[in-house]
Amino acid sequence: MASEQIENYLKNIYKLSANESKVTTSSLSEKLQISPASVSEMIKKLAEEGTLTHTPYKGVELTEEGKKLALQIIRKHRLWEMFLVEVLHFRWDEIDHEAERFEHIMSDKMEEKIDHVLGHPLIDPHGDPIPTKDGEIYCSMSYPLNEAQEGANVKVLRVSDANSELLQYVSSIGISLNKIIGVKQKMNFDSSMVISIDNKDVNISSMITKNIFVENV
Amino acid sequence: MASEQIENYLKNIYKLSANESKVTTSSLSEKLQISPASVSEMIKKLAEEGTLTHTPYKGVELTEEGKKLALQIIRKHRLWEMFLVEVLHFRWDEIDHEAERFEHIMSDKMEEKIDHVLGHPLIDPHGDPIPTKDGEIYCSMSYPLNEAQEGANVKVLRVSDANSELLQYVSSIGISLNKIIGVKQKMNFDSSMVISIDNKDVNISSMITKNIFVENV
DNA sequence: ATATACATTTAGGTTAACCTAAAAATTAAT
DNA sequence: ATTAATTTTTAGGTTAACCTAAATGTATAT
Repeated sequence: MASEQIENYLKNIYKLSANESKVTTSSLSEKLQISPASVSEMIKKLAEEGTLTHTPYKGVELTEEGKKLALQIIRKHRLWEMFLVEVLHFRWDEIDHEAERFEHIMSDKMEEKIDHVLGHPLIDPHGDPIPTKDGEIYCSMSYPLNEAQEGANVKVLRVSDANSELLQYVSSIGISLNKIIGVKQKMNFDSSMVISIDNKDVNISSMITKNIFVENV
Repeated sequence: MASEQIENYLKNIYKLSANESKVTTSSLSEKLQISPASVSEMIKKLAEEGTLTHTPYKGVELTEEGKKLALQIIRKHRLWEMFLVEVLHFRWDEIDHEAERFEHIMSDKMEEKIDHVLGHPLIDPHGDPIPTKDGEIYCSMSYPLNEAQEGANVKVLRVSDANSELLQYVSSIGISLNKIIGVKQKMNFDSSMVISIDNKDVNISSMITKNIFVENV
């Protein structure tokens, strides 16, 4: 049906719109690393095909159909990531890159088999929700660590998978899903934070705390 | 490096040359279901790139480099097939089709992981040998069932994966790898054969017997 | 309100596949 | 040794992506 490239556009539009208020030609161009001119063309095509609507300078919005397609790809991506960790013992910083290619060629049958072998997981190895087959998505009540109160104890529910080096570093200091973290001190001058993990204190930058999502315990 | 299409050409040239004495533009065209004109163009390109040599009307031959690439793809294909059966519980008639796409996007790292999880298998679920990383290929001493002597007891070592309906039928009558078969009777008029499996007698056509490879027991 | 900066689109071009139709080359058969 | 049949190649065209450079359109800041 939809080409691999189209699937990529739809997926990334969906993901961008979760963070930013509007998804423009240029923000997509930036994210996909494709020239604005090419993105502009593709947006035109997708609008004609009915998977999104576009108002120039205001941004694009996925139609119901577009959203459905995007969620299907995201489901395959995250199931595959889970599989890579659970069955093939990849590290969580390696999997996004691998799944990037597999999401497009995974048949529905394989999706089912993997879902079954994994026991119908609800989240992927980074804590991102895995959409159900009919596009429903479980939404946890987490907030970014940088907003946590000094003195609070929090539990890690999700770590952004946007940067694989960050994932690697974060696990090297002992952070993983469901880990309990104590917020020792918040530094005003650079917004960094001293946290305790396994009774050791570490100072982590605000770039890191913004990408770790937690809940109170 | 090599595009997905190029990988397909190389793989199929390798496989054709195992069966037929010469691999011509037209036999490749037939096998790949691509027009002779396009195949001709591609052969020219591959010859320039140094993965094969071509003598018009005589056929193509893979160079060492081409052979190496072909064996790498075949290794990935067969490892993946094995994985689909062992881990995801696919049937042996479903896997060739699935592996067809995956062989091209499987990273070397994933190849290693899968090889490890499977315990370094030497054959795939149809009994085809899995080339080693450096292109060595284990060769069993099997012969086609249609050549077996009347009265002989033979062991199934390989079933051709060329036709998925054949694979389905063959397993429905109880044939699987390592099964012992008794050759009851050979019919001269149509070259069919009565064999006994699990103490039941079945008549199978020569099309089938030619695709089952056995050794004496 | 206008200029400047920024965002977007258009125009024209590339590439790797593929295709059909026609031409050319080879093999095979009388 | 021709001719017929077959195989292969060439010529010219398509498509879905992509690109750069240039043109157009919108927003913002004075």
